[in-house]
Amino acid sequence: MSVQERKQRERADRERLIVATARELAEQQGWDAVTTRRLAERIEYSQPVLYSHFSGKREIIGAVALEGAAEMAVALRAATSAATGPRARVTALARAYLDYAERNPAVYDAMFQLDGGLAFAQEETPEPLKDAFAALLESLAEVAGAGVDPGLFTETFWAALHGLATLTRARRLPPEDTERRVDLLVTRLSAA
Amino acid sequence: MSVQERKQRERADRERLIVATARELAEQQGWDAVTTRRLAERIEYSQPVLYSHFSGKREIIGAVALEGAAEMAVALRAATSAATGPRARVTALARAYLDYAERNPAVYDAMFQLDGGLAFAQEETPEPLKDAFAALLESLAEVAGAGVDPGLFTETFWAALHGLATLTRARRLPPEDTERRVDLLVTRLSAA
DNA sequence: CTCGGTTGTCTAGCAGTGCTAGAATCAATC
DNA sequence: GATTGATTCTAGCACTGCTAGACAACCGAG
Repeated sequence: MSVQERKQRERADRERLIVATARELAEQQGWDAVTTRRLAERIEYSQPVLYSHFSGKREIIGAVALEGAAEMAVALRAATSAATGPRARVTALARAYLDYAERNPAVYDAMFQLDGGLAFAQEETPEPLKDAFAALLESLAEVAGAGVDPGLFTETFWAALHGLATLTRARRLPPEDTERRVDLLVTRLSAA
Repeated sequence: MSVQERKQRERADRERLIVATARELAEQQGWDAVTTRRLAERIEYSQPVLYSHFSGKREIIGAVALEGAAEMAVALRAATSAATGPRARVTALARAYLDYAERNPAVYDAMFQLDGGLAFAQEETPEPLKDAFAALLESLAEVAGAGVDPGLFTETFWAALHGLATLTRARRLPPEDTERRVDLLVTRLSAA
């Protein structure tokens, strides 16, 4: 038994190595540079090994996305718990969100830009994704305002943040005024 | 002279054909399906012909993006001019924007999602892009509110719309409640 | 301690991609 | 009608994601 256990452990280790390496490579040189060959070389195995863990490149992106979602949920909750008052919490939330997107562009792309084969806003949505959304909702529900569904409000607020994050990073928006845009967004969208 | 003129005209025609075909193919089967080989086959020339018009695939995407920007500007102005009152104009603007994105997903991607090698929010930004932004600003400036820079307000509003458009299309947001999200956005972000 | 069989890994290859050098062909001019 | 110059094509490069089948390493039984 212990032999099989060791093998399973080693396999799990290697799977983590693949995901971590893919993420690292993507952050360093962009997702285009994450080819199965390069990835295989970095983990010091041949390409087919990747396919014994994941069905394809898409699934590797999905794995990075899930890791990122869990991380982001932690970052968001850390930021909001340090703030007092609904309004301050929302500001902290927005900043933390954009901060995470800026610091981890490749992971952010894996989550929301690329196709990682993950289901969103559905029954079969993976737990980390649901939880990241929940982290947003916890603070945003406080400022949704009367008569506005908190879920709907969260979706809308999130979309606005997502737009800022992607347009800024794609150089569609000048990065200097990000702070002021966030303030405007928080001020206007918050009800109370 | 007339011979050269005819040749120039034919060349320009062919260039338009390339852009139109790329766009059509992208809308039908997605940008992944727009390969230089398939594109060449559809215009009934060999691949190298594409490179005598454009420096590469990126520039073809850029050409589609410019075409789309001009179209979108027209669509936005048409929608706003039919509405009376600042608030109604902004609502019409938002709906027209999302409508264009939904009806022309591939063109929308070329503009804001893919790399078309275009400069944004800069001096050397192509005219159609500046004009599309201007079309947004014209209506949004009316509801920016006192003490808020209309340009900054437009950027923020645009980002929110962009977030809704992309997240909805990428199935990150359920499409049913789009209308309600737009209403929420317009109601809260508009000042007056 | 050796052997058979399973498990795991690798080599080699497929069909596709964007892009290009150089051959071939076409057409306008003399 | 021949020549010359522009235009277009054929063929190929280095790369992509992915996979079949050969090969090697290892475990458990005798």
